[in-house]
Amino acid sequence: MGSDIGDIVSRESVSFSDMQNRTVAIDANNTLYQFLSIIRQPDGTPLKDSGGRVTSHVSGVFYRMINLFEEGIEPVYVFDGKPPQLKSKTLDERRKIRENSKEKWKKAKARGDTEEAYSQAMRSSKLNRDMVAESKELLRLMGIPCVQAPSEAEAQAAYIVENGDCWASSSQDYDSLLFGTPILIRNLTITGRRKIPGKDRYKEIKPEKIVLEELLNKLDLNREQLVDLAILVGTDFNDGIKGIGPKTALKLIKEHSSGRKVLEVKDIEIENYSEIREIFIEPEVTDEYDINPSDIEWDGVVEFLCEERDFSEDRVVKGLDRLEKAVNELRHQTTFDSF
DNA sequence: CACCTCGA
DNA sequence: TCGAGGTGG
Repeated sequence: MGSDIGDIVSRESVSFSDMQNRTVAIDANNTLYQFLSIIRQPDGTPLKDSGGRVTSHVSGVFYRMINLFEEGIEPVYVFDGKPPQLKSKTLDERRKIRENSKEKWKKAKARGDTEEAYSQAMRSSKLNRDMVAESKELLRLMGIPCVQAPSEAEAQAAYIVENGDCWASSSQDYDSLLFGTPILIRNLTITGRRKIPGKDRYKEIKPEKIVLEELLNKLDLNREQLVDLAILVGTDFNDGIKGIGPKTALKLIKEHSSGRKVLEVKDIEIENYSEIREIFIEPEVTDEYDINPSDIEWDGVVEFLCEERDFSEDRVVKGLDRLEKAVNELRHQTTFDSF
């Protein structure tokens, strides 16, 4: 997923108080996919309503949004548009992996290997159109603004942050930095624990912040050079060069000052090099976005979750109580501050 | 993922 | 009171 430059990106952990009263542009498809793959039964079966429709993503959106509001964070969801043509190979590969994992999941489940079943089920998850539409509907009912990107959501989110309309963008991938987001937040989760697959241990997951300018200063690169570096290592739009990881790529870029020069000296060719660079440096984005929250349709949320998706009314009402309190406090503070 | 329960 | 483990849909 995305480009593999994590090794050279210095992260600092960020507390929720640092994010209070701030707007965050969330990479919607990335987040929904995360929910879909993680919110499962121990054997890998996703949550489903009585009609057999998967509801893991819906559950994830509902609870995560309440928690963010309670932390004083205003979310904006940014959805992917049409993927660039150059991504089709990556998307094809992902589809093959999913199909393969689906088989492995069935087999593991059949022989009672729960651990393996869960991990294969995660890999086999596919976010489909209906799931995206359902999530948008719930977000709309919860008053959360949704932005439709013309192409890559991370590019649009970066643009929104650059324009000063959001404080930071949030995604698990580092690509947002290549698209130029001034601030990237990773692991925007509350319960900071994730099971290590195959082991009986848990890993602490904490939100982390990456400031693009600080990163570039530290690496002593400009943004174009960072993009060049990522392309050498590999992105969603090209395979990396064998034997070149982020550290070697960093050294090479510094030595030769540009990716093109590195390719020239090393006599390597990367197909569609200019086009890939352009995707990151001049991404396709739109100015037609609205990040203003709308009124929460309380009854609509209950109807959507309880009547249509079999959520327990108890839980939903409890959640909405928390949401109401959190939103009142957040909006009250905002009004207070503006005087 | 986040919530809830139950046992130490 | 806390945290591991089960459940939600």
